[in-house]
Amino acid sequence: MGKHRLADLQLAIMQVLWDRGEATVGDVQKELEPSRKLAYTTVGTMLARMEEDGYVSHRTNGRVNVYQAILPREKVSRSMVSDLAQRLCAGDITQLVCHLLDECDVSREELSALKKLIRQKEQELSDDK
Amino acid sequence: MGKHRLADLQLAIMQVLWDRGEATVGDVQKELEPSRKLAYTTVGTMLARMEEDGYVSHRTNGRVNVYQAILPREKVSRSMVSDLAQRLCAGDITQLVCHLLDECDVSREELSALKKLIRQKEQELSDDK
DNA sequence: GACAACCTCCTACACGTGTAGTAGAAACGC
DNA sequence: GCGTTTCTACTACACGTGTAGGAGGTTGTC
Repeated sequence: MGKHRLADLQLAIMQVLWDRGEATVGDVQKELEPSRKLAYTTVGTMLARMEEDGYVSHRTNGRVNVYQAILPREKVSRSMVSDLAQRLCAGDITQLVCHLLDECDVSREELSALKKLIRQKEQELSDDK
Repeated sequence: MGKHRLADLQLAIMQVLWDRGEATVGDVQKELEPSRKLAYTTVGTMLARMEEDGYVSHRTNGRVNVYQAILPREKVSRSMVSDLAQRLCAGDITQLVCHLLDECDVSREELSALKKLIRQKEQELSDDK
């Protein structure tokens, strides 16, 4: 259970990589453009740092660096969610979901999906033990 | 919907204040002791900064400062959870809960509680509309 | 072949955070 | 009354993050 606590921009960049599989600096910059106006070099700097930290790797295609995520999305998501649960309500998941449901307004469909999810989990519990 | 993104230590300190209502620097330090060994002054510095930022306020009791949270716990919790939901899975709550259930191992009781919560939400949806 | 476009790499800098030392005042112990 | 403790306030510093500029190389265009 490594703690993968990615910073804001880092996470945003990872999202792009996860979505695309691979991406160049330009790709990332363009994809982030709508929400954040960043200089080309800013994205480049970030990717370089993230490579140092072992979050991404790159291969060279001609003179262009093509980056790829190393950390799996699932791992990061899970780790960040459970980390927040810890810090926010001492791991009390019920409370966390409660906040979630209160803050974002959930649709009826999402509620159904959630119910299904819980039923699944209950099933798993029965099977394991 | 102000963004209240508290840093790690700040959040930990807020927890103490929320739990106790009021606390001195010493109180906070002692309470944090088990998990983090911090110098007395470290906690003091943090509280001072948090006061500047408007997260907490203090009254003076003799020569001792007694601090109190200004931000309400609920507001911060909700804002941080929904913030993460945004950044992590574009607000897809179902997915977030999914990660949560996968990572932390939930008990049967928690699952029941969750189901109840969802039923409640469904009720609310019916009422409002 | 010269100029513009484009890319990487290195450097820089401000700001927040975590961490704590020191100075100076107040209070306590005897 | 004087040393010891105990607070607060101020200062300091390293590290991560967000942000970007400049140098220098490659490529594509006319």
